Amino acid sequence: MTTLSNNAAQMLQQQIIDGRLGSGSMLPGQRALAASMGISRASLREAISMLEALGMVRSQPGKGVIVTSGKARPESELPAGPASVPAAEVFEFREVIEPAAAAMAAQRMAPRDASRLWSLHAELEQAIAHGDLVGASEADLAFHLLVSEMSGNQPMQQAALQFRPHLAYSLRLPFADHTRIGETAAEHQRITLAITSGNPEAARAAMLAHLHHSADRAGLRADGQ
Amino acid sequence: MTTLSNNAAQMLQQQIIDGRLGSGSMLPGQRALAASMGISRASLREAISMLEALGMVRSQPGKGVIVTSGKARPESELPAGPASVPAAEVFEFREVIEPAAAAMAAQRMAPRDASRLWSLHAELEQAIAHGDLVGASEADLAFHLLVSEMSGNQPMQQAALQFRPHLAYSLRLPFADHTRIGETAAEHQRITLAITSGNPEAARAAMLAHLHHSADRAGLRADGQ
DNA sequence: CCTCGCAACTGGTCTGACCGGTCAGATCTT
DNA sequence: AAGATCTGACCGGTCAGACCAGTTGCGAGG
Repeated sequence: MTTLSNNAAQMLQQQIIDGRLGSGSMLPGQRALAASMGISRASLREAISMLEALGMVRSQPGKGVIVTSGKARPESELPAGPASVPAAEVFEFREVIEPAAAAMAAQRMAPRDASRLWSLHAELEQAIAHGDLVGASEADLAFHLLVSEMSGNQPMQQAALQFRPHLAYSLRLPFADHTRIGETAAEHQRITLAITSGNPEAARAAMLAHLHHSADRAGLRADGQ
Repeated sequence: MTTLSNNAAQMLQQQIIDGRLGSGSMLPGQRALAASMGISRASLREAISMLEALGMVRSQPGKGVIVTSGKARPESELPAGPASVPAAEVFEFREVIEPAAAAMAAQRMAPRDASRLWSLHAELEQAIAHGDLVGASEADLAFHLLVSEMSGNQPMQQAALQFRPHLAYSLRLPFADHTRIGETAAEHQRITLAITSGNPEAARAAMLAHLHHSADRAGLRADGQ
C-alpha cells in the first residue's frame, strides 16, 4: 500500500540517510514543507510521526523538527590511503570478524559456493607457482571477500566491502617475505576444507590461525603474542 | 515530551502488549476510538502512524486497522530504510563485533572515558524514569557507539558508524515492550562496570548477554536460534 | 544600555468535510 | 427459490482552515 503520508515518510527518510538532511539540521516548517511536497499538512504530520517513532527525527513545539540520526559525515570517511590505519589495528579487527564469518559460512554452506572457494584457491596456487605476486594478492583478497559473502550476513559483507582497501593493503604485507608465500596457500586450503566440510569451529580456528600467521609474516608479531 | 498522540500511541501499545488487543484483532473504527479516548481523529491517526512505523499495526483502507503482532516486527513494507536488513542478521553481526569491542575497551580503559560511560548510563536511566523512550534509545545508541570508540580500533569504530542506522533501528525494537525497559539499564550498568574495572572477559560476557537479552526483548529469540 | 512586550514564527490539536474502497443486506432478475 | 445486482453504512485517506501554546527576535520605551 502506497499512501501519501507513507510515501512522504520514505522520501524524508531517504534524504536523511543520504545526508541531504544532516543530523542536527532542522526541517523546513511543516506548512512550507507540506506545500513544497504537494500534500496537506495533516498527511505530512503523519509522515513525521512515523519518522519520530523510528527515532530519526524529533519535533519540539515552538521550535521545529530536528533530525536526530543519519550519516553525520557525508564524506571524509576514507580520505587518506589504506595505510592511514595502522596495520596492527587492521589485523586486530580482522581477527574479530573473519573467524566469525568463516564459521557462519561453514554453517550455511551451499554446494555451489564450494566450487567458487576451491577455484579461488587454485587461482592463488597457480599465481604463486608463476611468481605472480599481484595475481596472488588479488586471489587472496577475492578469497576473503567470498568468505564474508558466504557468511550470509549482510552487515558482515558490507563491513568487508567497506573495509576492502585496508584489507587489500594488509593482504599485501605478508607477501613481502617471498620465502614464505607458500604458507598462505596451505592455510587457505585448510580454511576451505573446514568450510566446505561444514565444520564451523574448525573454520573459525583455521581462519584465526591464518590471520595470526599472516600478521607474523607481515612482521607484526615479533613479541610472540 | 508527552503529546496527546504520543500518549495515545503508548496506551494502544500497552493494550496490544497486554493482550487486550490480540494479534489479528481489529481496532475499533477511528472515529469511535478517537471519541472513546477523548481525542480528535487527527491525533489518533498520528498515533496509529507511529504504531504502523513500528510494525505493530497495519491499516487497510476500506476495512480497518489490524493488530499484526504483540511484538514489534520489521516485516512491514513501509519503513524500507534501516529495516532493509533483517533484524536477526543485525543482531548476529552485533554479537560478533560488540563483545570484542567491549573487551578491547576494558583493556584500554582511560580514566576520562569512565565518566563518559557512566554519564551516558545515567542519561539512560533518567530517560527511562521520565518515560522518554526517544531519549532512552538515543542514550542507548550513544552508549554502544562510545564502546566502539573506546575499543581504540579505528576499523571497529568505522564499522559501527557505517552501521549506525541499522544499529539505531535494532536498538529501538526492544523498547516496544516497555514493561522491560528497566532491564536495558541494568545490563548497561553491568557492561559499564566490567569495562571501567578493566576486566576484558567480563566486559565481553556482559555485552554478549546484553545482546542476547535485547534480541529476546525484540522477539527474535523465540525460535531458539 | 537594558528591559519589556508585541509580532511573527514554530509545532499540537481540533473540526468538518469529501473521496474511494469494502461488505453485508436488501432488491431485482432469471 | 437461486442467483446477480444495487444500495447504503462503514472503513481509512486526505484535505483546508482554524485556534492554541510555546519560542524567538526585534523594536519601543524606560
